[in-house]
Amino acid sequence: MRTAAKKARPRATPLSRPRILRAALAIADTAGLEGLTVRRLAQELGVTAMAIYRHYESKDAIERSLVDLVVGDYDVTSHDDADWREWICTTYALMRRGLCEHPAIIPLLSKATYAGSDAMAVLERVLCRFGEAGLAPHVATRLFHTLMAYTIGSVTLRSLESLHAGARGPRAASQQLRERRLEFARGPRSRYPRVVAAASHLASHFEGRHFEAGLRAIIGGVLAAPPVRSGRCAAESRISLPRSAASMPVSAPVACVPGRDRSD
Amino acid sequence: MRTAAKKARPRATPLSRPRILRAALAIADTAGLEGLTVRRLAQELGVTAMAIYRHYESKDAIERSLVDLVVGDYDVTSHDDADWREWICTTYALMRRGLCEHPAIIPLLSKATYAGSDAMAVLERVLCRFGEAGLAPHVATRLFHTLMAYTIGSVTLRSLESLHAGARGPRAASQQLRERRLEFARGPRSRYPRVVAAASHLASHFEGRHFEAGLRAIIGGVLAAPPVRSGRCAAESRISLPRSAASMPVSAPVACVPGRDRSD
DNA sequence: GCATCGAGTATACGGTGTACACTCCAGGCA
DNA sequence: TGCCTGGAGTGTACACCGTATACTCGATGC
Repeated sequence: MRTAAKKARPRATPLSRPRILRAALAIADTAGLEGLTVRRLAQELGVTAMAIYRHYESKDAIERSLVDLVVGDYDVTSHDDADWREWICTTYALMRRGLCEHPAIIPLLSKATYAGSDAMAVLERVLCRFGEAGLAPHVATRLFHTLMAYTIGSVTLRSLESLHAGARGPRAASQQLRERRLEFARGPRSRYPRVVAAASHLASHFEGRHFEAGLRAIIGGVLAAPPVRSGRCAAESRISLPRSAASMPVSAPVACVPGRDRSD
Repeated sequence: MRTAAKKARPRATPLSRPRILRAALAIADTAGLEGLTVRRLAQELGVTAMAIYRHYESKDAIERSLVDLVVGDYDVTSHDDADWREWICTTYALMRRGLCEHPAIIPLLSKATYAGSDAMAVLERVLCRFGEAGLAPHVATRLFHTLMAYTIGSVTLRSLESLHAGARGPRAASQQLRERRLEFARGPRSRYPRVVAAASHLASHFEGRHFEAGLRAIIGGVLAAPPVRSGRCAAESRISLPRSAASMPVSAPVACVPGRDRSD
């Protein structure tokens, strides 16, 4: 069986960017981002590692395209005529859904490198829509930023939801990780009962419509908010903060994860 | 000079978790997360790579502690008597500041593994404060989630702000990356003028007080929002989405980053 | 029939996290 | 004072990573 990929090049299904990308996404979905390896990707495609570099200049380029694939590629033009708030909610809900289905690519969002044309096109359409709705540019920018941040942060936080005791799902959850979660969540000895309760509640009740409700709340809040006063910056100027991080030396011993259990 | 660290163990400044952590943060700040290497960390500390494993069981454990250090360690008890909204704003502003000062650790936030005790303590205090303010538990959870998501997303999005043409700063911005940014932003040939304008505006005008204004807008919006109706999930159910990602095959060729410029 | 070209291969290199066995040195105790 | 012990730090080794370089084919144009 499997006459493919040894010496004779069978050319059955030639390599291509979409094929590589699809395989890469599948690997990232099942094995996480650190499981996504050029060699493994090649193996999955029945090909040598270097063959991939015929189509992508680097692994980084593949990851960039992954972001684009997940964040950028869906069709929201089909209800352009809906109320603009609904359109916005739908767009962000789709973005959230894509990220929730492929959580492995979330860490990539924070890299400036990863702004592909597809993702950009979606953002451009959102801003365009704000303009059509008559929002002043600076209000549109503010709303854009707030909704975008909420969406990205919301999917980032899903890792927190899995904190609660009943967290399940084989999504790269090693036994060790599961034990750490349980240590936080289990029973009355948890030092963070409210966090655990909130995580549990979010995990079991936070679905699409809660996210959309959050979007609507933010839209309402931002549109109702007074313009930002220049001048004093309330919070940051009020407290003289003794940050222990950064450039100043760490004075107190840093409390670390629960304890060194290295048996040897 | 430098009699240290060859054969004779000078024991001048013995290794310790805080010392390792501080060095690791410094490396991450200057060289990015991918520049943070056990070997480089050891070198910076004048020590062998394996010496570090006496104090941390793995590199992952170090990264976890880094998150804790940046996100968890600041003192907000000094104004516990302030209005609760102000307290909340200050707390989140400090969190944001820490993350902005050490953007390298942002990708770590989306890993479920990385919930250390210090970070947890801060979250617990926030939820506690919500309770004291008389918020119903489900409202508190919702507000907590929204503010948290906004904060994390806001720092994640800072990479987008650097999109605009004038982006500077040597923060691991390679020449290649800078060129890619310029390609997006420069002049009228940009295909995404609104995104570039918004990024530019955010980069030059979005400071602490705008972030805090966003926090206040969100608090207002969430508190004023109607309870989430169960039943129909508006956006997601309204559209039959032809996602090209995920399990279905990629039909159309995926538009990728601007062009294959592999000269050979 | 032959040159060309491009997709895929083979090999190699430097760098990564970390397992394992070791070498010291400080301290307790005779 | 001298020995013993345990832990901090070293040295070496391994499997794996991304990718540069040089190659080998098979299809294609003349």
